[in-house]
Amino acid sequence: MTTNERVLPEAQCSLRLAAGQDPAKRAQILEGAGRVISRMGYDAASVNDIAREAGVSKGTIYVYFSGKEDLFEGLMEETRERLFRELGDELQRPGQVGERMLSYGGRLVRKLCSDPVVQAHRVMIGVAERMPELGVRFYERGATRGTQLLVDFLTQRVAAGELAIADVRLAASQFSELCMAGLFRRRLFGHLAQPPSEDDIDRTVKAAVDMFLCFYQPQAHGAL
Amino acid sequence: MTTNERVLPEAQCSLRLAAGQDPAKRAQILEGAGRVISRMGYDAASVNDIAREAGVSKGTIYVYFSGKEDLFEGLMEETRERLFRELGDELQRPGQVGERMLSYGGRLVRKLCSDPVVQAHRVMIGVAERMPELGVRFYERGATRGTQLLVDFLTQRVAAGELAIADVRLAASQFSELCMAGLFRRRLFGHLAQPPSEDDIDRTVKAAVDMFLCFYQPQAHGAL
Amino acid sequence: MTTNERVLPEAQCSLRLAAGQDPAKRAQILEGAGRVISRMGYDAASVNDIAREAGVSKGTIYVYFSGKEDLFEGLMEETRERLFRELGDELQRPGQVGERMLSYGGRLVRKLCSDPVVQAHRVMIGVAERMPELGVRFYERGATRGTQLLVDFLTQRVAAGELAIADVRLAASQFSELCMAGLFRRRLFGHLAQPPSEDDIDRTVKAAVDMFLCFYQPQAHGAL
Amino acid sequence: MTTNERVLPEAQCSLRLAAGQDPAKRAQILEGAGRVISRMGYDAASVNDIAREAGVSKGTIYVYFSGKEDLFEGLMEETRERLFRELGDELQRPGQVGERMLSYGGRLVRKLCSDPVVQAHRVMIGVAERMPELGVRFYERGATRGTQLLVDFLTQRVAAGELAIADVRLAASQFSELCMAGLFRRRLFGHLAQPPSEDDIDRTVKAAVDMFLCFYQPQAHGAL
DNA sequence: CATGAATGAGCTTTCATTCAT
DNA sequence: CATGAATGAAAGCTCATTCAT
Repeated sequence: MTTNERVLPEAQCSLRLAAGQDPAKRAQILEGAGRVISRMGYDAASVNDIAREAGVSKGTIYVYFSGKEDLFEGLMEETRERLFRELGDELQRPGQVGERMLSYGGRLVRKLCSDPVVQAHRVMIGVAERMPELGVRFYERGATRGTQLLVDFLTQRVAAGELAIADVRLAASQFSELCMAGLFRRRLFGHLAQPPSEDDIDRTVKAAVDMFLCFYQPQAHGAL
Repeated sequence: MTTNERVLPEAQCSLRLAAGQDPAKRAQILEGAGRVISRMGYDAASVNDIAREAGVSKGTIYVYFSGKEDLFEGLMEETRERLFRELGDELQRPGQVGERMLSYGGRLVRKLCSDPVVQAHRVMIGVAERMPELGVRFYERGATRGTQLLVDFLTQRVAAGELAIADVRLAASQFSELCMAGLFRRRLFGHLAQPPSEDDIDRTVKAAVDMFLCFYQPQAHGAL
Repeated sequence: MTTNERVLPEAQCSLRLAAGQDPAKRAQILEGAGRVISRMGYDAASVNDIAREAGVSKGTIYVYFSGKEDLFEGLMEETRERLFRELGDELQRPGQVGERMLSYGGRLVRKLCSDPVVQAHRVMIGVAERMPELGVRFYERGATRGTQLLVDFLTQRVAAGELAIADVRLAASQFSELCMAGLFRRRLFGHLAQPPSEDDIDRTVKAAVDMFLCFYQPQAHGAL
Repeated sequence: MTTNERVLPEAQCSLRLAAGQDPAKRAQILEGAGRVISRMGYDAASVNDIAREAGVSKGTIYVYFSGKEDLFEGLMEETRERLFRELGDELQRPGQVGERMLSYGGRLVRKLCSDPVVQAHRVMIGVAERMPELGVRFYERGATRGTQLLVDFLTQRVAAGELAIADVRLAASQFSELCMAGLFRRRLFGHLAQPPSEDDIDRTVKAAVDMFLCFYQPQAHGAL
C-alpha cells in the first residue's frame, strides 16, 4: 500500500483533482482547515475562518471541494493517514515478546495522547452521530490499523509458542486499552490537559505488559 | 436522595429556579434539547429545533436559561446525573471478588455502551476543546464516579488480603478498560452501530476479570 | 387651572382611570418609565426594563396603559406638566422691565438646561418624526406656555409705554432665544455635559436683556 | 478641500475603505439608511428595512459596516458633511455688515429649517443621550462650523471698527439664535410642519440683523 | 484558476403583548 | 387587580455558497 503511494502519486491525484488543480493548494487548504476545525470543531469553524487561516479565498475552497462537508471528509481522510502512519516497525523487529510490546505500547500511547490526535478524535467523535460512515471509516482505517498490527504480531508469537491466546483480536484490544488505562479517556475530556509525562506512560505501559503476559504466557498458566 | 426529592421538592426548586418557574417545564425543555442535541450535536442543533422538539416556544427557553450555552450546561449536568446514577450496589454486596467484579463489569459495559450514554459522550467530547471546564466536570463527576466505586472496592479487598495491588487507582482504570476492550471505542465511532450483545459483553467482562485476577490475586503471584 | 386640579382630583382621575385603578400605581409606573426612557430613549427602553424600574409586573402596565405607545404618551403629558409648571410669577411681579426680564430669563435658562428637561426634549424630538401630534402637543403646551407668559408681559409693558414692539410674539421668541444663546442647543447635543454655571447663565441672560432693551425701549434709542 | 476631493478621490477611498470595496455601494447603503432612519429613527429602523430601501442584501451591509451602530456613525458623518457644507462664501464677500449678515442669516435659516437638516437633527438629538461622543462630534463639526464662520466675520469687522463687540463668540451665538427665533425649535418639534416661507425667513432675519446692529454698531448707540 | 463581494436563509436572542393563575 | 410565564414575530448578525470579474 505504501508502495503504491510512492509509485503512483500523480495517478492518485488525477483520481481526486480536476485538471489544472494544484495539489499544493489543496494541501494548503486542508492544513488551514485542520487548524481551525481542531480548535473550534466542525460546525463552529466557518468557511471564512478556514479560508483566512489557509490563506486562500473562499471561492478557491469551492474549486477544490464541493462544500464544507466534502472539505471535512477530505480533511478527516488526510488527517487519519497522516496521524496513524507508522506505528508498526516496532512490532516486526526481532526481540522478546515483552520487549516488543513495551516498545510498541509506548509509541502507541504517545501517539494517541498527543494533542493533534486527541483533537482529531474529538472532532471525529463529535460528528459521528451525524456522519456515521465518516466515523466508521475513521475507526476502520485508523484505530483498527493499530490493532491489526498487534493482531499480526500476536498471531506470530502464538504460532511460535511464545503466547497462548484463544481470541487474538480480543487480546489485541485488551492490550491497547491497558496501555492507555487512565490516560486516553481523560485526554479526550480534557481532564488531562497535557499529554501524559514519559514516566506516566512508561509506568502504565509496563503495567499493561506485565498483566498481559501474566495472563497470556504459557508458562504462567502452567504455574497457576 | 430520591426520598428527599419527594419530601422537599420546593426546597430543591428554590435552590436552582427563579421564583415562579415550573420545574416540569424546565425538564421538558431539557428533554427536548437532549433529543435534538444527541441527534445533531451542540452546534448543529438550533434553538428553534430544540423549542419545536420540546414543544415550547423559543422565548420560553430564554425564560429558563440565559442562552444556548447555559441550556447546554444544564443539559449536560442533568444528563450526567441521570446516566451515571447507581452503578455501585453491585460492588458493595457480599460475595467473592471475581463474582462481584463480573457483576459490576457487566453493568458498567451495558451502561456505557447504551445509546444514550454513547450519544452523551459524543456530544461532550465534541465540545471539550471549546468548553474545557464542561468536559472536565463531566469526566470528574461522571466517569470518575465509577472508577471511585471500584477503587473503594479494591481497597477493601486488598485490606482483606484477597487482592495484592500496589496502585489501586491504576488497577481500577485497567479493569474498566479491559471490560470495554473492543466495545466502547467502537461504539463511540459508530463502528458498532448497536449496543453489544449480552454474549459479547459477558465474554469481554469474563476475560477482563480473569486477566485482572490472574495478575492481582496473591496466590497467583505466589505461583509466578 | 391649578385650582381645578386641587378641587376635583378624583373627577380627573375618573376621566383617565378605569374603576378600581390606583392613581398612585399609575404614577409609579410613569416614574419608572420616565427614568428608563430618559436614559435609553423610547425604542431602546423595553417594557421589561420599565416594569423592573417601576417595581411592577409587566402585566400591570397593560392594565393602566393600552400599550407601550400609550404609556409613552401618558409619560410625555405628565412630564410636560411637571417640567413646565411655574415659570411665570416672575414676570407678573412689580418691577422695572429689565429687572423682571433678568429674573425670568434666569429661571427660564436654568429650567430648560436642567438635566430632566434636556432629556425630555431629546426623547420628544427623537420621536417627533414618527409621532407628529405628540411633538406638536409637547411644544404647544410646553414651550409655547413660556412664550405666552412673555407675550402677556410684553403686551402689558408696551401698553404702559415702557416698550415699543411691533411684533410682540416675535420679540418674545427673540428674547427666549437670546437667553439661551450658546447654551441650550449645546445641551441638547451633549456638547455641554452639565447644566451651565450660574455665571454663564447670568452673563448670557444679562446680554440678552441688554440687547433686547437696546432695541425695544423707546427712550433707549435716543438716550443710550 | 473640495479641490482635493476632486483631484484625489482614490486616495481618499483608500483611507476609509477596505481593499476591493465599492465606494458607490457604500454610498448607496448610506443613502438608503439615511432615508429610512430619517423617517423612523435609529432604533425603529431595522437593518432589514435599510437593506430593502438601499436595494442591497442584509449581508452586504455587514461587508461595508461592522454593525448597525457603525453604519449609523458613518451615516451621521456623511450627513453632517453633506448638510453643513458651504454656508460661508456669503460672509467673505465684500459688502456692508448688515447686508452680509442679512444674506448669511437667510441662508442659515433656510438650510437649518430644511427637511433633511431638521430630520438629521431629530435623529442625532434622539440618540445623544446614549451615544454622547456622536452627539458632541455632530455639534462640533456641524453647528460649530457655522458659528465659526460668523466668529471670523465679526472679528474682522470689529477690527475694521465697524462693530463693537466684547464677546464675539457670544455675539455669534446670539445672531444665529435670533435668526431662527420662533422657527427652528418649532421645526424640530413638528409644530412647523413645513420649512418656513421666504417671507417668514426674511422678516425674522431682518429683525435679527436690526437688533444685532442696534446693539453692536458703535455709531448706532449714539446716532440712532 | 483565483478572487471576494453579494446573497438570503438561518442563526441566537429580545421584544411587546397576552392570559391563566 | 396583579402577576410573570408563555408566545411568536422580528431584531441584529453570520453563514455556506455563488458568480462576475
